Amino acid sequence: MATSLLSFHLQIEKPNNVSQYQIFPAKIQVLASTLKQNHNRRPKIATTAITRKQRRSGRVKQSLEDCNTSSTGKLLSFLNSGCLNDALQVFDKMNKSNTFIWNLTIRGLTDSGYFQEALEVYCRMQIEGIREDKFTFPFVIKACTAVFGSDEAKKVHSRIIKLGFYEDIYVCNALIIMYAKVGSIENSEKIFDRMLVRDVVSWNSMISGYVSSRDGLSSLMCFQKMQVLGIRPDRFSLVRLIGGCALEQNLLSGKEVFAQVIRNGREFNLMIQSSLIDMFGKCGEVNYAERFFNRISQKNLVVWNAMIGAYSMNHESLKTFSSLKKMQEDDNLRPDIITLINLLPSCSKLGALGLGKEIHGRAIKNDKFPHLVLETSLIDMYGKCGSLILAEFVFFQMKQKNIISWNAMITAYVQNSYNKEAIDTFKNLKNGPSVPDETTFASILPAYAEIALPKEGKQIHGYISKLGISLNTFISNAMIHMYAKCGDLLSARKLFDSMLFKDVVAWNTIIMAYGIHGFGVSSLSLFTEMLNEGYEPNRSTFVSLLSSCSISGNWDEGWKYFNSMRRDYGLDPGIEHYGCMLDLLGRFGNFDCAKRFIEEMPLKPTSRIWGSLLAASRHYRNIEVAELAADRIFSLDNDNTGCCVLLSNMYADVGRWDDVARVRDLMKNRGLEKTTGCSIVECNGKTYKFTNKNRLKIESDIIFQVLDIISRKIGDDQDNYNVYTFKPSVLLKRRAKSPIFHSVRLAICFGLISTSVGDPVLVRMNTRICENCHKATKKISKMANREIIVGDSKIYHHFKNGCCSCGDYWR
DNA sequence: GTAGGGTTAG
Repeated sequence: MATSLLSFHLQIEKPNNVSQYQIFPAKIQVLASTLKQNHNRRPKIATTAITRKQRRSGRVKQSLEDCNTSSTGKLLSFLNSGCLNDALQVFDKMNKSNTFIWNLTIRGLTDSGYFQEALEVYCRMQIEGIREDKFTFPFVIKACTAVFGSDEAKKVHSRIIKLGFYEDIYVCNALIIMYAKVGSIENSEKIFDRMLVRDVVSWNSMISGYVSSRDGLSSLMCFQKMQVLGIRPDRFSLVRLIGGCALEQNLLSGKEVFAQVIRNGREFNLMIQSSLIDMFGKCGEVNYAERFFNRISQKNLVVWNAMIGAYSMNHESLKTFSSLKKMQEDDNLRPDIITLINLLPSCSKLGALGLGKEIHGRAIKNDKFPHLVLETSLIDMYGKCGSLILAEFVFFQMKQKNIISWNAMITAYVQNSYNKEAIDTFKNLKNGPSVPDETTFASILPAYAEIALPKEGKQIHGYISKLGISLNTFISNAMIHMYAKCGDLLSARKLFDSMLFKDVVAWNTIIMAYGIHGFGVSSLSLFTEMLNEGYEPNRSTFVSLLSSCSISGNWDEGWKYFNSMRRDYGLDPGIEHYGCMLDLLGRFGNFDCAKRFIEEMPLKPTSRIWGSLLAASRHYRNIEVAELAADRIFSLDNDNTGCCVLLSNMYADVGRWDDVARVRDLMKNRGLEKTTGCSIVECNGKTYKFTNKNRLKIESDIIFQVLDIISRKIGDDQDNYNVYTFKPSVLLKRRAKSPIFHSVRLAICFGLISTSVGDPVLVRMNTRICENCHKATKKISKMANREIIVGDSKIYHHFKNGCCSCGDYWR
C-alpha cells in the first residue's frame, strides 16, 4: 500500500487529482490517531532520541523565539518532546504553505522511528505541491532506507537529481548510507567518488556503508585511506571501524583500534565500549570482552546487551542468563527487544525450547510484534530446538520478510530433514521480491543433495551462475556434494577439477563422493593425490576415507588408514571413525571382533555404533547380535524407528511372529511410523515419483505390464500378484507385502521404458534398498543390458551386467 | 529546522 503510494507520488510533479487533495486532511487525522494507538508499542529509542533532544534543546529555544507564529512553536515543541500525535494535530490545523513546516514534521517522525508515517507526510507534501528543499531529503532518505528497497531508493535519488540537490554534502552523505543499506554499495561508492567536497561524515558514511554491506575489509581500507589523507577520525569513525573488525573477526586489527581508542582517551565512551565488547565477542574472545565489561563502572542497557550477546554467541549459555539476572538486579535495567534477541541463541544451544517460548511469550506480552529481526531469530531458535511447527507459525505470520528470514526458515527445514519443504520454500522465495544470496544456497544445496536428481542439480547450478553468485569454496564444495548425492558423479568431478583454490573440505568432499558411489579405489588415489599436492588431511578426511573403505570393503586399507591417523597425523579417532571401522568389521561378519572392538573403544558407544552392529547382524541374519544391539540402541535412543523396523523384519524372516507383533506394538505405543518408501526417476526433465503406498492410483497399467514381463523374465514368482488376477482391493493388500511392487522396481521399469536404449537408468529412493530388490535389480541390469544406478538413503549402487558396485553388502 | 552513532536475525 505504502510502496505504491510513494512510487506513484514520486512520479507526479503537481497535484492533478482533486479528490486526493481533498482527502489529505482527513488522512492526517487518521494518521494522528494511529500514532496515538501505536505510540506505546514502539520500541523506545531512548539513547538516540534523548541525545538528539538534548542536543537540540538549545536550538529549539532559539527557534521558538524566532518563530512568528505560535503554532510553529507548538509544533516544534511537541515534536522535540516526542508528543507526535499532538504534533500532528497542530500540523493538521496549520497553514502548510512553507517547506520548513513539512521538513520539521518529517524529521520528527523519522527521528522517532515512524518511517512509514514520515513517508506518508512526504507524499502529501508533494500532493500539496510544496517543493522539497535540500533539508527535506536527508530525512526522506533515512525513512526510505528503513522502509523500502533499492527501487524506491533510486526514485528518490532521481528526484534529487531533478531538483538539483545532488551536490549537497548532507544529501550525498545520506545517499551513501541509503544505497549501502539497500544493498547497492557500488552506488554508494559512485556518489562518494563524485563528491566535490567531503567531510568526516562522508568518510564515516562510506566506512559505515561497507560495514552495512558486510564488507569489513573495505571498511578498514577506507578508514586507512581517510587517515592517509589527513582526515581526523571522530568517535563515530572508531565505532564503525570496530564494527568492521568485528565483521571480519579480525582480532588483530580490533586490538590495534583498541590501542588507538586508549591513546585518544576515548575508552570511557559508552558507545565505543559497547562496540568493543561486541567486537571481542564476535572474534570469539569472550574473556577479553568480560574483563573489559567488568571495568565499566556505569553500564547502560546497550553495554549489557553487548555482553549478553557476546556470551550467547560464544555458547556461554549459563552466563548469558546469569548476566540477564544481574542486569536487572544490579543496574535495575529492564530487558529490551535486543536483549530478548540476544538470549535466543543460548536457548538453541541449550535445546531449551521452553525458555525460548517464554521469551517469545514475553515479546508478545510486551507488544513487540511485528519485528523482523526478532521473528527471524525466533525461527532460527525454533528450528534448532526441533519445533518446526512454531518456526512455521512465526514465519507465516510475518508481515515483512527479507532474505535472512527466508534463509532462516529454509535452514530450519533442512536441519530437521524436511528437505522437500525446504525446496518448496526456496521456490516460493524465488517468486517474491527477495533475492537468494550465498547463504540461501549454502542452506538449500544440502536439501537438493538429499532428495534431488541430476537435472534439478544442474538447474540450481545454473541459477547460481545466473544470479552472479561467486562460486567460493564453500558453495563449490556444497555443490560437489550435491552433484555426487544426486547421482551425477561426473559433474561433481568436473566442478572439483575446475576449482582454482581447493581447500581440504573440497578434497574431503570428492573423496566421499567416490566413496558413496562405491569407487573406493578412486577415493584412495584421490587421497594420495591430495597428500602429493601438499594438503594436510583433517579428521573429516579420514571419515571420507574410512567410509569409502567400508563401503567398498577395502579391509586392509581401512585398517591401515585408521592406524595411521594418530601415528602419522596426530589425529585421535573420534566416534565417527570408530563407526566406520565397525561398519568394516560388520561387513566381514566378524561379530566377536566387532563386540570386542566396541568394548575396548576409548569412547562411549552411541546408537550409531550399535546401529552399525545391528545392520551387520541383519546381513548375516544373526538374531542374537541383533537383539543385543537393539537393546543398547533403545537404552540410548527411545525413538529409533530404523532399529524397530530392522528388528521386526529380522523376526519376520525367521517366522518369530510374536516378536514381530511385540516390536510393532512398541512402535505404536511410541508413536513411531515406518517411513513410506518412495523412489524418483527423471524423464525428459520431469521427475516421476513412485511410492510403496496407493500404487494402484498412481501408476499406469503399462508400468505394471512391463514389470510383469520383467519379473517373469528374471524368474521372480509373481503369479500371486498378477495385475489381471485379482480385484484391485485384494491386489493392493497383496502388493503391500510383496517386494515385487516396491517403488524402486516401478521406477526402474518406468526408467527403462522412457529413456533411450543404452542410457543408464538412475533412480533415487528415500530408504535403503531391500535385499530382494537388490537381487532383482542385478538380474534386470543383465537382462536389459542397461546400467541401473540406484541411490538409496546411504549409498549408490551401480548395477551392471548382473553385478553391483557395493559387492552385495550395504546394510 | 539539515547528514553520520554503539547492542539485534541466516
